[in-house]
Amino acid sequence: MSFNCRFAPSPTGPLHIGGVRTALFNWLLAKKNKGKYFLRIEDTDKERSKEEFKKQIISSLAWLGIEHEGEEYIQSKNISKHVTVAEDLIKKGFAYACYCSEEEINEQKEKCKKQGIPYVYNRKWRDAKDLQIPKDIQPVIRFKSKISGNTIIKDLVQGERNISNSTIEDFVILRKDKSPTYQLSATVDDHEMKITHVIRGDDHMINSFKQKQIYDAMGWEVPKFAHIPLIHSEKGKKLSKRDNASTINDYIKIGIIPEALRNYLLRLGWSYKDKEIFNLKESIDLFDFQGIGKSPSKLDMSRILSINETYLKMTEDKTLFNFLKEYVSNFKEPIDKAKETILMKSMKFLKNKAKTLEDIWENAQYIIKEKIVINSEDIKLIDDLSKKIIRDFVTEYEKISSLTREALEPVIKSLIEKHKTNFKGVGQPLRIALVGSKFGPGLYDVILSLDKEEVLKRLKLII
RNA sequence: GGUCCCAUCGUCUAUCGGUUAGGACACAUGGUUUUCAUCCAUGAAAGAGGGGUUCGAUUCCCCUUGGGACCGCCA
Repeated sequence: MSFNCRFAPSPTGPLHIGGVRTALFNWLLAKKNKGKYFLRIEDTDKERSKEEFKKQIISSLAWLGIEHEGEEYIQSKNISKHVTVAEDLIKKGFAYACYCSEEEINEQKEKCKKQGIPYVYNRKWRDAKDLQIPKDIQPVIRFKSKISGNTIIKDLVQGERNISNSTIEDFVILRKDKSPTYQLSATVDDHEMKITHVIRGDDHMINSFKQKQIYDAMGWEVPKFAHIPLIHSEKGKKLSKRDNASTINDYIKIGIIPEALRNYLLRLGWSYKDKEIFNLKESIDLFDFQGIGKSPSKLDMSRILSINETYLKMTEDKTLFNFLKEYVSNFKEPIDKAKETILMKSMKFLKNKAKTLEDIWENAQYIIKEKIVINSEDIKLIDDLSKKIIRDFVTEYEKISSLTREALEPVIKSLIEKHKTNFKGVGQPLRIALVGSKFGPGLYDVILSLDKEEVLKRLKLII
């Protein structure tokens, strides 16, 4: 059996994390089922659709490694086809022109509101042969929705869903300017693209009932539906663009790496036994509809950070360094070429104390910055004894021909003995002089990561 | 308000009638360490409430409560 699915965002704002997850689920399922995953840009809202958002959506997905089959499908290019289908529906008696003015509709809505009953279009023009057609009104085309009976959708995630047809109104498929609405366009395109599985957010449930009627009316094969629960913000509401940290860019900005976000999103609302970390292959092999939960899940920043931390540690130094380079070039000041070699070598220990690329960058400031700034609290810790220790260290350090940890250890040890102190007594002043803070990477890592002249320069500066 | 849906630690979740209700994140405590971290160990932490069904319910059914989605000539 073939498996074609799609992700169909509208370019009316930056893609948020919920959309990304929907795309991920689609993509994973396509891979697993050896099917195809398409990207369709639903830009039929001319007012709000923006080219920049389209680009942002595509680049966000690419960043995560979600690649669609072929070119992205631009919905607006297929409008004439949508209109043809609408005309076809009219011919077949499944749609009709509605000449209600906007005022008339609004009046109805007001009236319903006052009476406290739900507004449903009153189907005035559904079978209105003897009604006088107003000359000054451009009609909309409405779909002749079923009045009685029930519609059942066997949802791959939600299970069997049953709705009374009477609750679905005669929805508009062509606006007064003859442009198609979402319900029509999406259905026609899904059919034309031979989509077999429509996997989308739970908020589309009702649309599936409407769209199924269009499929049936046209005599088209109805695809399988899967409605995945939405992601909620920390406030417990459907995620919106206004929630902070909801767009992909918010995560890229703080230095989350793609693999980590992919893993986080995968496990948000889906699970496989007790497994938490899934590499790409495992995600594809193990992902399925069955493991998707039915209730919405909340975004948890500390979890994202934790998974990112895990991935940072698992990532090879070279790869991680490239991530860092890309990150820095996008969000921070450029790094001196000469420092890059040192940074590359330092990845192996820098990654052990960071949750994000930004953390790595911050912890690497002592390498990146030409001049280190010692904060005023820490400078106080450099007393006369400290200076004496640093001086002694300099003397010994200068003598070392090949700088290794093995060569440094005896030096430090002898200083501890000589000054009757402990590691901290020796280590802290050195770290402050070299890093500018009493916090930082391991002392040996620090000393070995910097050039010999740089170490001497910094140490001499303080004594 | 109407329609539909959901309900296990704070969070993500496991359990597909019988478990000391498991794991992960976060949190707390202790240990290792070279500071901060890491790492290791330990701990606290959950079946919303009420009825059924059953020998036995977190699990199946109903009600209540709580939460959510939808209700556009937006998608």
